[in-house]
Amino acid sequence: MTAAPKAERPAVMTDVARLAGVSHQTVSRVLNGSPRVRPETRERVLRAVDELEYRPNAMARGLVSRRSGVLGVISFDTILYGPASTLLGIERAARAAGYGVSISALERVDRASVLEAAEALAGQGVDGIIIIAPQMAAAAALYNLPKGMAAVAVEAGQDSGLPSASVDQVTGARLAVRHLLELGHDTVWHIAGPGDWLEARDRIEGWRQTLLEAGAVVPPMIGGDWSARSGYAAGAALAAQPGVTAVFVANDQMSLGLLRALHEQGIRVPDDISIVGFDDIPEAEFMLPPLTTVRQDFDEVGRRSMATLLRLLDGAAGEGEVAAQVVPTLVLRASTAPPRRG
Amino acid sequence: MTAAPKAERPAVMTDVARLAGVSHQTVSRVLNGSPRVRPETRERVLRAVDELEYRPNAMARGLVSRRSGVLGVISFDTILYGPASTLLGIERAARAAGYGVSISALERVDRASVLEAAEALAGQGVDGIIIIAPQMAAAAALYNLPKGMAAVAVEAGQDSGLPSASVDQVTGARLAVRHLLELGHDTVWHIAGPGDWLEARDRIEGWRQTLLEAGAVVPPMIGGDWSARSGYAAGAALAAQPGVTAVFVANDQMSLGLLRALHEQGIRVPDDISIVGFDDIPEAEFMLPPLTTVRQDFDEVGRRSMATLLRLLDGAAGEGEVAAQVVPTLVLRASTAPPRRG
DNA sequence: CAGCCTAGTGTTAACGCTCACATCATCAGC
DNA sequence: GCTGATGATGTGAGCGTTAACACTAGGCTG
Repeated sequence: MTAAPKAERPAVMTDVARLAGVSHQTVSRVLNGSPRVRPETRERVLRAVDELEYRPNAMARGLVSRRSGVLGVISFDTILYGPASTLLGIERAARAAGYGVSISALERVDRASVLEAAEALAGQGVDGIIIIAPQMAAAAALYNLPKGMAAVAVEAGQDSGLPSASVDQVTGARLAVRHLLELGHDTVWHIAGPGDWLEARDRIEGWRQTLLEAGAVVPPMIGGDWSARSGYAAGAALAAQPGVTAVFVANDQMSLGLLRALHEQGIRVPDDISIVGFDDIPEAEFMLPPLTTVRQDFDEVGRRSMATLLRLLDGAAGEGEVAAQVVPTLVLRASTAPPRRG
Repeated sequence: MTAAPKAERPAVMTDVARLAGVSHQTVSRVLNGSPRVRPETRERVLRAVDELEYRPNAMARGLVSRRSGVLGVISFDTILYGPASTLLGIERAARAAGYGVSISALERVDRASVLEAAEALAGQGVDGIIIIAPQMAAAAALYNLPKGMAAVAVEAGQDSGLPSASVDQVTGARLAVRHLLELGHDTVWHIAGPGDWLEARDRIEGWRQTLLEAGAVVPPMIGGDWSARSGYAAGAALAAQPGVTAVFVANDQMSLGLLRALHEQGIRVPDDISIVGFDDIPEAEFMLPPLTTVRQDFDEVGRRSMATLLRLLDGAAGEGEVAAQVVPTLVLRASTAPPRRG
């Protein structure tokens, strides 16, 4: 018979074994690539597998092997370019390593939510967890994760107690600020991200350090929340300040808002004010003017955190192991220029 | 003893049973909320669960109950605003229903990739699958899904053979075009999405229909690929055409590129040309000028597809059941105005 | 040619849970 | 006070797989 029998009940290993005329264990060996099977037998088993459209039962396999082959990812704000890219990078790396990825998107980021998500994932039977924890609150929750659960943090700072992978935000900020200083600007203003985000803090830190090292005045920092709207609001504040010639904005969305605000005020970029953003979202190249920005390799972060988690799962425990940080790069476009000397 | 014993091996149900002085079955009953347990006994069991930090083994439970409590989502381009939002909506709805979500992000969209992803998810033991299939190729693959697997398609068109949920793209396009016609424009040009995307096709369809109904000339369609870059390129083409006063762009990113191209050509928006986008990405409000666009409720789509899948899982099979389409709305901003009569 | 290794295969016992059923009080009803 | 329903619990049998070990047949060693 060529046609597969209409399966009222999905085939199990024993069915395959019977059809192939072997024991279920031999089927198992074939499926798991054991070398101890005669090629001819293997062939027969595979044919049976095919004919019955047999698919191994993940639960049964997981029950005895104690591994589900699924990893959990806890993240927040997955609509934002950064988190979405990181998530994608992780998923890719996981798939390449033969793992599935189960996600848990947080609505709010606080200790309780993070722990709840981790519990839920653990209850699903994931083998390990990657937590994208760019906020202080999320990072703080990492200490209370279910014990015995392999976990890696992304963008969680050094002191989370977990192995982690991240982008070197401080260096990124330095790149941006140094570029502006080298163009001849006396100092650089900063529109920052929300204070509870570690990335925002690090960028502030890099900005301040670079300014101080250059002996430049450190202007008051302007707060934002990553949104274009907050960048727009910051623009209004900046326009009111005399003598502003250069601004380092903590992300590209806020840069977009700032660009609009300045445009409305009749302030030209880069003629009157130079702007450097952060992230290099796909739209950055098509803003008015095209935005000079700092590019983060999210994919690489995903890949590294995955690699670290896999190492953990392989038993090579590395308490507090910190992978080398991914170094961002400056992408030069048209939003920066030397200051006009009046 | 108050402290939890240092668990060398995670506690199992029998451990809890022993500590509580009951049988493992009673523990199971408590955990599954059976009413047939004396409150006092329940209390004792819960205390034991707590003390041992017992967490039910998902595999064992799934093996016998034949349900994993995890749903799979196949998607593509999760960095784009639309897919990312849909994914988030699905995840939210799934969590609300007590399900976990396992994702599979496609690198390429073709029949083989979709099937491979579905197989992988099935192999992970998911209870059902939601496929975000806005492309023809993906939709075509839906016919060959593993049989017996509950599946729902999102944005897959009517004829995928699967129950589906989607946004009424045709109506969305009509909204945009009618708005421009009502402003007094003689006709409306269209920058379309990639031809293999169903959403792109439907928007073209809505655009053409509305034009024809109004007795307006249907200008040649301009092709794009969703990216700001392609919008920019289209802008160059448009600028070369005399008499263009209104453009309906198939998404907001392309609108951004178009905006830049027009700006560079000295063409003012909306004074010289009116533009309507599609999606209402968060940045739309902060473009130059703020973009009038069509808003899609991705969250609602996620919620509906989830609801449909849950209905399927509950056995209420609805072959080819199509949920009512989500109707998009027009968001008026500053990129449209009546044409200047010269 | 006894003894032993090895390749190839089968047998049996878990894994941790839920389901079906058995058990055993308790209490209403006559 | 005996029967039978009902509530509360325990017992045993799987679920479909992998791990551990047992077994057989042949080829090699000495």
